[in-house]
Amino acid sequence: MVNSKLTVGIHMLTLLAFADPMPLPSETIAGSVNTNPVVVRRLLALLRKAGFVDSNSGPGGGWRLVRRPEEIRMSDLRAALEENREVFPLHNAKPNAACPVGGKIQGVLVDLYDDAIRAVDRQLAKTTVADVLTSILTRPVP
Amino acid sequence: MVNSKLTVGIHMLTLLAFADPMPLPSETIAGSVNTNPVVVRRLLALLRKAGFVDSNSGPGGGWRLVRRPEEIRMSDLRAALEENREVFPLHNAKPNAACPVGGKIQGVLVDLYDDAIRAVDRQLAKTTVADVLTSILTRPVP
DNA sequence: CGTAATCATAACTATAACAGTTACGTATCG
DNA sequence: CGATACGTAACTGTTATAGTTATGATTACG
Repeated sequence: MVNSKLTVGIHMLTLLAFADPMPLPSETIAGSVNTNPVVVRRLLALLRKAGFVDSNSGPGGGWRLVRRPEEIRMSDLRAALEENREVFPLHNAKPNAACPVGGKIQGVLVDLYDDAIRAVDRQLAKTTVADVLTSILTRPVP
Repeated sequence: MVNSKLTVGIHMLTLLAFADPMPLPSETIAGSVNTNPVVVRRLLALLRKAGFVDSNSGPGGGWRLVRRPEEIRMSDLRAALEENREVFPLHNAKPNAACPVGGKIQGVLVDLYDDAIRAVDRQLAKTTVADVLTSILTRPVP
């Protein structure tokens, strides 16, 4: 059980695109994802901060997309949901600066990891929420 | 403090390449990484299983590379160290199969994530332990 | 042989991120 | 007003990783 945020984020936005323009309450979304409404609200709050969704209180309220599904790329979601978490974390404790390797390794790793993350995001940017929804709607029942 | 395995793995193998052909005890490696010798041995045991290093007991023993640094790619290390861990995990609980989205999303995500991981590995495969060591040795002191 | 260096590994504790849950307050519709 | 829904704090549960301690097995070498 670790870090299914991207999975749940994609799931939720795909569901909202499917329901669009009807708003969905977090209870309904949680029913599809199979989790707790509070978890849904927490994650959607991050996606609202990133400008993908909005919410309304009261009867008939709930969550809806505020950007077109074709404009929401998977790389955007990754960035919005990972927040402060590093994809490839460095050392927990600063390595030994007196060691020829320990003293410089982090600088090298930062460059290496930057390139790797750019590669992921280039790939993820090729798919949008609209693409995911289309895949689902055209996919044969298994 | 989460999953610095790849960082530590790269650090250790670079150090072994630097010291090559002299074997280094886990105590020494731990001193450079700034962690505990047992942590070092645990990770190096994974890399031994993957065929990158070997170890010897007794005085003058320790760890050494058994493959040329030019032949050890960062993507190999990622694969050897992540083991069973998923880079992009799916849902914790199976999503609602009765929902049009919930019933098919995982199939779509598996494809999406496969492509993303391949993209990371393609990028990481461009760098070897030898490259990292060269970067360190030629890098100006900060 | 004995001793010191070194690995192998089990067992335990500690930490942090994430997930799940409960609870209560606020907003809004009708 | 009452029902529906969000907002969020606070707490608990779970897991992966990291760190630590301890014990046993190897091995080099005098």
